[in-house]
Amino acid sequence: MESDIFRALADPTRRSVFEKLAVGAMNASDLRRGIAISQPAMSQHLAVLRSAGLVRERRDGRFVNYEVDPEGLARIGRWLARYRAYWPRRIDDLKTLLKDMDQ
Amino acid sequence: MESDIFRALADPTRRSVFEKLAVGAMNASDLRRGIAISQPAMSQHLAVLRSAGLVRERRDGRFVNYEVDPEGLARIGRWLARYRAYWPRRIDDLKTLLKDMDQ
DNA sequence: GCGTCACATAAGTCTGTGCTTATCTGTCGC
DNA sequence: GCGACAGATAAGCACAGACTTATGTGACGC
Repeated sequence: MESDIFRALADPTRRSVFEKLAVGAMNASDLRRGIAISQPAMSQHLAVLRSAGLVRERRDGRFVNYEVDPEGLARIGRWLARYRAYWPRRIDDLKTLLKDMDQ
Repeated sequence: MESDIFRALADPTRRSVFEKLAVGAMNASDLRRGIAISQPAMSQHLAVLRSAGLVRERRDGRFVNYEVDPEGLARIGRWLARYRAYWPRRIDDLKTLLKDMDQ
């Protein structure tokens, strides 16, 4: 089910974390910089993103580097592709995206 | 914010309602057929989907026909397009990625 | 070994949300 | 008008989830 993915993305804090990770891999402490959020809260958010398949971790000593997991985005893309009949055709970005998903 | 869209899709009942509407427009009573759900619950789900921009209504006498709103899907598409860099271009690439994750 | 750092987990609290039953609004056939 | 129907709204309840503080786990420098 896609519940876990959509539920993970429903939280604005988690979306902003994901956005940061899309720029480049980071550890949990770096992700907290600039946001007023406790360490356990961040850890819990990352756990939700990870179990949704949107993010994956790469251990590095006592640090844990997080990065975007393309499979999570692919799952959303596959879900979206089911409703391609309703896509507005004039938006070029979406057309390109569709072409990628076809392959 | 995309919170309302993702939150709306996080519920499996609402996703199945949306899926039904993707096949064709229906009124609330038709949507209830085959699902064990009360009339107010369905009405509330439709309100959530509508305020998220995923569905729109077309009044027809005492019936209300619901249909997929393409703008909702477009919003998801635009969000997804921001992370195009992480999209696996081909299924083969996706397979390799998955294998890499296994180490 | 020992203290410190990076992060995860536990337990409790508070808010949000999905359900229920009951009731209201508006439209139809007669 | 009146009863029946389609649907929305109200109020209450139970559970999920996002946060907190406190503690646990494992890796590092000395």
